[in-house]
Order: sequence, then structure tokens, then C-alpha cells
Amino acid sequence: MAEQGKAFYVTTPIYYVNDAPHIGHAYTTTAGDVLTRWYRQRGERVWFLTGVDEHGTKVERAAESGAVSPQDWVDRLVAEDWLPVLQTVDAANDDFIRTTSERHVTAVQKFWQAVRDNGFVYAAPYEGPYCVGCEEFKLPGDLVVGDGDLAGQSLCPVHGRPVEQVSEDNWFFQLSAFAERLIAHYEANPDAIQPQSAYNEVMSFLRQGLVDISMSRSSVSWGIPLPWDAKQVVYVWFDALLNYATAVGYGADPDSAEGQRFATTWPADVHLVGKDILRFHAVYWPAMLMAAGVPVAHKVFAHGWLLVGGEKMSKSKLTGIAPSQIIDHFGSDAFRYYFMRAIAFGHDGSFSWEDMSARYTSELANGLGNLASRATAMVNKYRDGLLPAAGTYIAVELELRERLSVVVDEADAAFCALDFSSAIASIRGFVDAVNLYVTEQEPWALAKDPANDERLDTVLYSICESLRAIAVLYFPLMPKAMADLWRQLGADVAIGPIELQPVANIAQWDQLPPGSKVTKGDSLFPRLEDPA
RNA sequence: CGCGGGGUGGAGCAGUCUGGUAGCUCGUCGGGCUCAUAACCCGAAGGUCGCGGGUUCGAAUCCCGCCCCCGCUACCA
Repeated sequence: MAEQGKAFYVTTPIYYVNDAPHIGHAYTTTAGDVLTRWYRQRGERVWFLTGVDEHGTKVERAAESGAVSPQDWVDRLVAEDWLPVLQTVDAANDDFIRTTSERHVTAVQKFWQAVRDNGFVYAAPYEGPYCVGCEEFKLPGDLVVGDGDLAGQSLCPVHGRPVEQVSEDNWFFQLSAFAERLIAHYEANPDAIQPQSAYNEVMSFLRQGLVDISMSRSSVSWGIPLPWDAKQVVYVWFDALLNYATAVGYGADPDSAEGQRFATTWPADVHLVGKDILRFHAVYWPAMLMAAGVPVAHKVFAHGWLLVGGEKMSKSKLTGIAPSQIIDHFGSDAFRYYFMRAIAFGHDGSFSWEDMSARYTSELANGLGNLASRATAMVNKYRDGLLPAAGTYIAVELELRERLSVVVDEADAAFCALDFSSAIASIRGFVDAVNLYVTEQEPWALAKDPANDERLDTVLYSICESLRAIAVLYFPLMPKAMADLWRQLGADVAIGPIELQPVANIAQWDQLPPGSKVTKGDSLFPRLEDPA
């Protein structure tokens, strides 16, 4: 559990503005959103941060070719691409950090000044193989050996051209000083990197030893100037990683609102990252924090890649998919459901339109949507839309309630462990159990004989109570549809807003007051035609 | 000896850490029901869990060897 008074703080990576948002970005954001919405549903204080990374050579160059200033360029990308995608996936982030914002820039300078004051930054010439095409230094291991005319020469693997030996004066971060501390930290906190495969990877990397790493660039101008050397800017990774701390008030006056936020929010509880940027988050970032004398994050969780046609998504192969392509058709709830349900978090997973469509139809339309539909229809048909009071519960209802109680516990444990697919599997099992309950109790048969009135009341009430619980359980995952369901059950009027229903109370039965107005509204998940 | 991930019924995936009737979604076949979004429920067929050894009363799961696929080569989640 979080420290007393501290918010449960979750971050996504900050996305590079020069890319087009695709479903990989949306996947990470969705995971963070579901996780934080669940914690809010538990009644905890929560802080959910996302944002964008705006510095670096690529942006500088792109702006140049568009004949605008870098700032205008990134302003436009943020407004047109990155903020809208949050609406598209229905993310309820508490903040959005931009690395060009004043609060970030000044805090980054404070941070590196602190690291330097602590003795972990030094000047040295950096010499190494440099690719003019990439405009960056390469590591010897990155290079490939040429053949033919270029036989024997070291080539840039991207451009296939010989690299040059270049030297520039640089500032170095003394990363090597932290290998032992990091190893000790992770040995003492084996849950600090998940899943296990990511933990193993980082540990084996650390045990090879760490080398110092250049933290500034003189060849780039679009960045944050070093406070002690205005001719150099902070290397973009060592600017970007700091967002997690600067966004919640690192470096602010402790008595200010920002300073208070830092005190009650930092350290982060979960950094969500793709497995490709694990090393930055599990090695460089905590080392930087240690160097500055700031506590490190509790956990880094590395999720897998989305594969399309068995390969990592690729725009050049036409498999880079914009979230809106899917969400325009299926809606944001179905998008969130699909990616959290179909892919074990931490593993790679395949996306296909066919699978998405099949799951939507089977699990959402035929499963949950249809259950809501048959429930609201029967209350209207047999009881004029007024929820009846339950009569005497018999064994089947008691079993259903017991099942619910188990499901709530399972879902809570799984969501808190970021095991989204297991949480959903558990809830889905309950939906199936309720569908089975309906079929076996045959309310339509009970309705044929007034002698069964009380029994029919009990069955109808139990179905609606089950749906009440399902709505709350699924609300963090599918906020729009579950808010709809909540209204159809009359629960907003009867027991208040769905977002205020604590997880701890979900399994408590008899919450819907008899007499509530149950409405048969639009289908929660209408069956969709396959697009041609 | 590069590092890492993976190979489970027709498709896509759990399960492997903490050995003990192989599970889920879809698809196929047969039956039931009619409240409901032609939806719901039941039953059945279909797997030597990549291959070969080993440990064990017992291995998808642990150990050894091997084969194959995919990333690490950036649109970077």
C-alpha cells in the first residue's frame, strides 16, 4: 500500500512528438488509464501522468524542412495529434507534461546542477564513430563490417556508409558509480522490475558493469541548455526521463503548491514502459535519481509489443495503425477491452481485425450487452420497468453471490498486479454465470403463472443486482458503456454516481432499491457489420 | 559459444516460477430454450503441450542436448 497520504502515481512514457500516434502508444496509455481508474475506484488518491518528448535532432530538422520554428512545430503536433488521441482512447490523465514547458526546463536544470554539485558530472572529450547520416555517435557494437568497395571498413547499419572518428568536448554522467547500488536495490526489491523476464535482463546487464555516459550534446541546439555550459544541451534521454519528477513539482519551493504535490506524489509507483526502453528506465533513470539524492520509483513494468501479422508494427509495411481507425468502428470501450483482455500484459501480442471483431461480437455484444438487454427487457415486460423487491433467496442466488464475492477479490488482486487479462477473465466468468442463471431460472416461464410472482421478482432482482456489480467492476475498463448500464439500471438516481462505488462494496448485495426505474436503452455493444 | 522472446487441438492465446485429471476465446458437429443484440444454455469431436534424453511414483511444468521462428537492423510502446 502507498505511504500515508501519498498518491498512487502512474506514468506512461512521454511520446516522441515527431511520430504519428499509433495503437502501441494508445496501448500503454490505456493500460495506465485502466490501472489508475481501478485505484480510484478503490477510493485511493491517484495521479496519472502522460505527456510528450519534444526535443532532439529529428524535431529540429523536421521543423526546418517545414520552415517553422521548432516550438511552432511541436505546438502543432501536440494540438493536432497527441492531445486528441487521449480523448480518442478516453484517458482520464491528471496531467500532461511537455518537455518544452517552463516547469520542466527549469527543473531539469536544477536537477543536473544538483547531480553536478554532488560530484557525478565531469568534462571529458568524447571520441567515437559518428554517422553523418544519423547525426549521432554509434557504439562499436552497432557497426557492421563492409564488403566490396567498402571491405574492412566500419559502416553505419542504418545508412550503410562508413562512419567517421569524431571528437567533441562533452559532459559525462558517472553512471559507473551506481552499478553496485542498483544491483543491491533490485536484489532487495525483486518486484521493482516486472515482469520477471525484464528483471532478469536488467540484472544481467548490471552485472556486466556500467560505463559512464555522455549526458550533453554540443551538436544539437533544440534542447535544454546546461546551466553551467550554455553551449551544450542536455542529451534528450536525460531530459525526457526527468519528466516524471518535474511534472509533479521536483525542485519547487516545498511550501508552494507544486512542492506540496511533489511531497505527496513522488516517488512514482509504476512507470509503464515498452520493453525497448526498459534499460533507460531501470538503469539510467534510477542512477540519475540516486545521483541527485532523490528516491527512486517503486516499480518499472515493461509490457510487450503489439504485433500485426506476426511482426512488430511497421508503417512502411502498412501495419502501423492509428487508434482512431479501430475506435471509429468499435468505440473506445471495445478498444480498451480488447487490448487489455486479449494480450497478457508484459507479453507481445498479435492484433488482427478478425480477432478484435470476433471478441467484440462474442464477448461484448453477445455476452455482456445481450445480458443487459435481456435483463432490462424483462423488467419492463413483466414489471413495467420497476425493479421488484426480491423474495426469498434460494441456493442458486446464494451461489451467485458467493461467486461474485470471489470474483471481486480476484479482479482486485489481478488489477493491482497489472494482470489485466486475468482480471477481465474473472469478471467475464461472472457474466457467463449470470447468463447461465437466467437460462436456468427461466423467468419467461415463471411469468406465465401468477403463482410464481415472488420467485420471478427474486430472479429479476438478482439479475439486476449482478449487473450492478458488473457495471462497477468493468467501469475502469469501459467507462462509457458501464455508465450507460448504470443509468439503465436506474442506479445513478438510486445510489449515486458509478465512480463513487468503492471496490470494497461491490459484492455487498441488495444495493439497488426496489422500485428503481429500469430502462431498456440503446444496446451497450450493438452488433457491427464487418467492414468490407 | 552474442543477448532476449517464442514453438500447447483448425486459428489466436493462458498455464511453466510453486511438477499431480491440459484451460480460454473463436471455429466445427449435435441438442435445449425463446426473455434477449439470429443472441443464451448444454453436450461432443479435435492436442504424443517443437525433438531426443534425464530426474521423479508422476513432467507442458525441473535438468541436459538439439531443431525451428521472431526481435536486437527504431515509425520505438
